[in-house]
Amino acid sequence: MTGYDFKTIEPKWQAWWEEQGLHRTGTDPKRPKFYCLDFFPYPSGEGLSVGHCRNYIPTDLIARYKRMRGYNVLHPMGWDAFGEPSEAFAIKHGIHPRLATTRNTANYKRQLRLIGTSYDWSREIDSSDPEYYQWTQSFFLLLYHRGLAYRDTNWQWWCPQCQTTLSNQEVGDGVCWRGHNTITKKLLPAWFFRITAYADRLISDLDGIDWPERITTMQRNWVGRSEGVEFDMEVAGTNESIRVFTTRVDTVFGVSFVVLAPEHPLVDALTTPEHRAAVEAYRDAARLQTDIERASIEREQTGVFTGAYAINPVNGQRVPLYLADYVLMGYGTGAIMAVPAHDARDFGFATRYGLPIPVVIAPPEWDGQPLSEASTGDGVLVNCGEFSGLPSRDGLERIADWMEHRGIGRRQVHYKMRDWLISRQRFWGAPIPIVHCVRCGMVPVPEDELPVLLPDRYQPATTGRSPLADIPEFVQTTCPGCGGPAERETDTMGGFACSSWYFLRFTSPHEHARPFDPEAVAYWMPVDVYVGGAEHAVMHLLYARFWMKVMADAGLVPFSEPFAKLLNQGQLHAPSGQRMSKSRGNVITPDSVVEEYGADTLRLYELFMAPFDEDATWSEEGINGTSRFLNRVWALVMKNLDTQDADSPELIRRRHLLVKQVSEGVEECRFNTTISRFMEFVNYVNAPDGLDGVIGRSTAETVLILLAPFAPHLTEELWHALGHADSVHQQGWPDYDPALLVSAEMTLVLQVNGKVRGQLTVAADADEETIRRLALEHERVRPYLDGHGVKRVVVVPKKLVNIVV
RNA sequence: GCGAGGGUGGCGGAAUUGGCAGACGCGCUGGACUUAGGAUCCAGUGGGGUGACCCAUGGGGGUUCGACUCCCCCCUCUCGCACCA
Repeated sequence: MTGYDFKTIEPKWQAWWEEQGLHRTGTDPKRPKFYCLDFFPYPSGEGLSVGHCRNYIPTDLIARYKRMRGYNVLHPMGWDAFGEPSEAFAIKHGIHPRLATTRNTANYKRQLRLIGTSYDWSREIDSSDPEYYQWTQSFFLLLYHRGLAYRDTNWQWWCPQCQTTLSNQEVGDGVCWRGHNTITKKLLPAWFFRITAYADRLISDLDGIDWPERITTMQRNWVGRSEGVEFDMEVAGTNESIRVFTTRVDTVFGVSFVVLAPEHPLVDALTTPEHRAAVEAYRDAARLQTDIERASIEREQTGVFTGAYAINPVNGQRVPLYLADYVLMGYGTGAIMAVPAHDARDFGFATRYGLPIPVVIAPPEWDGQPLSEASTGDGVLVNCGEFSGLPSRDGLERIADWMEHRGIGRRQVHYKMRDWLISRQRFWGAPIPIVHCVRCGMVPVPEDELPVLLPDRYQPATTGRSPLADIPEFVQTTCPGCGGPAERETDTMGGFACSSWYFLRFTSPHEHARPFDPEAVAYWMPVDVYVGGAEHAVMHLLYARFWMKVMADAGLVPFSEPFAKLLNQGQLHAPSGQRMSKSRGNVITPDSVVEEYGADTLRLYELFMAPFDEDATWSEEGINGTSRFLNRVWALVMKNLDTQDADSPELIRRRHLLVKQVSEGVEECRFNTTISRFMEFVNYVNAPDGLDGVIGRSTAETVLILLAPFAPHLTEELWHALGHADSVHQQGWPDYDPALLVSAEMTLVLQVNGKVRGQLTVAADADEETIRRLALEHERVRPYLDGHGVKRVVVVPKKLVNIVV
């Protein structure tokens, strides 16, 4: 393998940059700031794959580019170091999770350096460091004191493989967010953050940020705001009533039964003795079902009659009360009014159990016959008393007004989103700073007693409770309120708490007495470009936004949206097309690629293989192209170390064009086509019947400066080979002269009836009449005109001439 | 089912406001240099005829002098969400 000696030059310049402190960042109010951030990585034991690099290479390129553009750039890196895999590893090997974490972060850092990233390592942070999690605990208290953290006993999703509880948001399709599919439910006390209190702002503030539409759409859907009417239905013969929520109050006259979720708290009280056995059997069966089964839309609706009847308050009608698992306790009020004529699920249920299906919204062209399926669209109200005859949209508002006026019901908003379950029954997380006192109850740990430190001793859990519960020296404490004996909360916080504020810590990572320096936060925040995978579209990005709004409300930060611009890189698949994973044995590491091709080739290939935001597949052969290109750049510059400046006007024009293309390409994250532009330029220069690889010094320097953010080591070596003692990365970004981009001639395409027949080269300033004349006289065009009258000649400036005959 | 984004050579992918389809790269073919080549360089490379012509951007219509691009219908792939009342 011939070519430049990347094995020598890459480590050499990495060490030099470090020594020079080239990437250190300080606050500098005189310069415009630019905060370029990666998603907070969890340092797994497997280390980085080339797939992860698809995140870190583009952000590094952007950071380097912005520095050369004169920005004061903050480009930090740190570790989301708490988490289940480190704890699992610790259990397996009987060591403290700290050891696994330290080893893993060191490996990540080594790999990130290996690929030539320009992080300011003086700002490195670690969420499992007490210096850090002290403040995570402090923000827990902030939420607690603002009424946004609370403890509740509830049925929790439980993943036996992770040995931990999961929030609703971490459970999808009956599968936990790490992919385990054996989750069940457990009744446990747990801590929650009241993110639902910010539901509306989490939706409305999306309008002010520059994020991919698919992500904002997912967040809107996740919050799932829906407006409707809530009202109570009395249960006949009892003092109880059932509260229901509907978004279609226009159909309220069509209620033919009422359905409770199996978990509804009033089930026991309402069920009549003769139905009790059936109801309990149904309820037990529903609980045992997995979410997948219960959520399947293919399935028929099932249910069981309670023996009780509810009264429809709008017309006094008595309707039967059922239990059915298609109604969820977690949404709305856990009870619905069922209108089979106008809801597909209610229709299925009514059909199965022989319940009436009265039509109250006449669909357009309805013939008065019974419906064969639910009619869920608009129509005209019928059989609705005084409201009959109204269009359903109007009817909805009028009935809602009427119910509010009469005190029957009221307008209400519900959200799909649930509060954020923060408790984990795990060791390796930030302890929740609460003390349980027999006398005082739950008492928050005072700020000045933080951090609540994790014990140095680690032992695996024996009970399914947090391992901390088995460590007496951790548990036993005194009550901050009364000084009496008390026990510490043993739940720790899930990792999403740590990642909800880390970007603030980077602005001033060495503060001891406070989480961050407010001036540094004011200077650096918000993050200007935030890059990471789309898989965090909902959880992390929603939680972090929530925390910033809370902090903004508390006056701690002067903004409420932390990430001004968000970008999602595409996934990188293994050559087989599958996802890269250790279990498939198809992981390609940056280590092996750097060993064979060097870091600059790896960087360039990852940028070149596909558009930044689209999925791509690693190709063992494809990388040869970028490797060859860099070798050509090397040879080109080395060949011209002593060439005098004698660039032709055309070369100068192309150089200016390259500056324009690269500048715009980087600004718009079109890295793959930008690299093509470099290749075209080098091909032009190397053409054997053209310049044959001879360029002047200023051209060589310009190319190196432009290429520096892409291939930082190679360009630095060549920059020094040209005799410079400073760094290529400290050069200013070149400008281009738009006047020089224009060439003296232009080539137009000649078409006859829209088909290409020839080309015409004319002076760039030729007028339309001249062009028209030359086109009609053109030897390749004339044969097509013979015997036909020219109907029309379309002249498009600088593009083409189309002759219609 | 709903929402979003895609379908262009053997492959990855290019094509400002509609204006030479296939830039750039991989691979492949032939050649040069070589003891050797998985190195490097040169030439070629959508398909068909193999003349100067025709056909081609998932399929079918439409608008236009001109459509990968705009409009309508259909097929298909990927990713989200999904008994949400």
